[in-house]
Amino acid sequence: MDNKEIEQKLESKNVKPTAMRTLVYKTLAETGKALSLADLEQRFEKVERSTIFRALKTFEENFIVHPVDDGSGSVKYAVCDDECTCNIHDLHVHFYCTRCGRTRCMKELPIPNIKLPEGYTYDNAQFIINGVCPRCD
Amino acid sequence: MDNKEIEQKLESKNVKPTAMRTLVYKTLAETGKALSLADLEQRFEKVERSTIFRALKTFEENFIVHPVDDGSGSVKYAVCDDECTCNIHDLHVHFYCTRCGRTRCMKELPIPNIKLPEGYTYDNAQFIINGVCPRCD
DNA sequence: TTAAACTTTGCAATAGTGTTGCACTAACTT
DNA sequence: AAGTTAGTGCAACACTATTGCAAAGTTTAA
Ligand SMILES: [Mn+2]
Ligand SMILES: [Mn+2]
Ligand SMILES: [Zn+2]
Ligand SMILES: [Zn+2]
Repeated sequence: MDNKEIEQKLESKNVKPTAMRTLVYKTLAETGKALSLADLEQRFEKVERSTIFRALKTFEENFIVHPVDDGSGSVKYAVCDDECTCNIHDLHVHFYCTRCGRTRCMKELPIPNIKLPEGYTYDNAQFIINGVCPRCD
Repeated sequence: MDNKEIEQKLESKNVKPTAMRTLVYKTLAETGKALSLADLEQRFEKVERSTIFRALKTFEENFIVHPVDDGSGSVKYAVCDDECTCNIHDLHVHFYCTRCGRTRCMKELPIPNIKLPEGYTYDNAQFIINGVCPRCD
């Protein structure tokens, strides 16, 4: 995915494509995994934590990435599909490998529909499966 | 649940029932909700964070409580059922109310069985539903 | 084209959670 | 009772997340 495409992508979501944002997005898109702030920070050494943090927040607010709290202690972020609005219909299972610490979107596994007891409303959900991934097995 | 019962309960799980442990267990059992270290800390003012922390870890190792990471920023703990061994068969959905911040075990909702792609193994899972609870609605 | 207005970035500070070493005390063993 | 083991309190620390503020960059509009 080249920079032009990324810039168009960000613009289509009403986010101005600055150099930093393009870099952060590119990294997330290319690794194809969910990455934490710390993961990103160490991939490009000289960029400020807070700048990356703010890029991620901006992306999150505009449905460019979605957060994954895999229980590892830091929230990770993964790129959303084009039409994603981060609502119930876009939710999918995430897999956390307890050996390598990698977290993967299982887009092929939508979160199953659960019938809640009377009186509860359902806005959002996280379904994390912990186990060992094929690479580590 | 009186202290005698709690002491027997802890002993049956091979944990020596000290005063602090009994207090922590009692609080978790009586509130019937998942509570964080900070929640517990402020319920009894003069007990050390680290003591509660260690009580919870001991409980967790001995299947007396299970952790719930509801994405609120701090892990919460809830009492296990008697026969629980915290394996796949004991897993259930947790509900996090985004209004009041309360987290509840939905023991009546077991985590649905998911068929993972080839090569993945399944050890454990967390399924958190976010929404509004009946009390806050 | 230049000044004002607005946005983004870097840096430093801060809050909160989780965790550990160490010394002290309580409990248990012989 | 003396020795050994387990539990507690305190202080320190690591790490994640978050924010205020000033400097730098970008956009707008005169
Ligand atoms: Mn995902
Ligand atoms: Mn539970
Ligand atoms: Zn792995
Ligand atoms: Zn509520």
